[in-house]
Amino acid sequence: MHDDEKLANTLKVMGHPVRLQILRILLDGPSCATLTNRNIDVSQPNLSQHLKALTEADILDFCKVGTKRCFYIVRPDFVKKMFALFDNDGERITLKEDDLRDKHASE
Amino acid sequence: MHDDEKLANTLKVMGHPVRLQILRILLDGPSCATLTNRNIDVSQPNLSQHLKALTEADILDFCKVGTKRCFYIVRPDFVKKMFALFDNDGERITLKEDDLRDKHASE
DNA sequence: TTTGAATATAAAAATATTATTATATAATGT
DNA sequence: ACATTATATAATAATATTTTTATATTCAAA
Repeated sequence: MHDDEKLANTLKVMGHPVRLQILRILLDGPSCATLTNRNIDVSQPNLSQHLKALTEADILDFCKVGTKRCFYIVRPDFVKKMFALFDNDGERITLKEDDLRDKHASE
Repeated sequence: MHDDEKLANTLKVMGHPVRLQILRILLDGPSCATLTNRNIDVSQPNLSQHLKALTEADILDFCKVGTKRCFYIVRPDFVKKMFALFDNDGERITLKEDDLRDKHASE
């Protein structure tokens, strides 16, 4: 059984340039919000909202360290592989009408 | 150099339950819109719009066969691996304050 | 050359996401 | 207690996505 709702949500939440940037930063290891914010050009509240979205989607988690919140990727392997998948996204197919003649006949 | 804009867009377009369903169907091989529609509970125009979104994001392409349009996944390996990644999404990490003591000291 | 099937497109309505602004909270050091 | 730092939250405004409804296009077959 597939839970495509959840999968769709994960993809949707990852599918935002700022959130990808956050993930790339956190791939180097945990970091607090302020530190992350130094490397990303968004407002503090907006970063906080993106971190919340990623956390609610179960992509990030955090733990409190004094007044800071230290965010980290919950399944780093998963995120790493996701990026890797895009860096090398495989063979490309192009079909023409002729390639489908058999299939067409059967439908 | 990363093109996170494009990556984000691909993820965003894939991140919709109906579009994932379309992809799962097309993983079995090319199919025309009508045929696809029989397995998905959305209106014809809406399906057409989803197919357009996937095509514009360079995830699908199609070729005309008579009055039909036969859609197919442009990089099936990529899509296959994407689903596989979610089916087995790897080790899960949980950090506590103590785990970060060193890191914290250096920041 | 009209009809029907397969599909797209346009416009509108409904809904969701994103960014901004202003304010609040919580922990730490003084 | 008070100020400061790090952060969240709430409310709004701006924008984008999604679905619906109605109509148009295109090709093939009768």
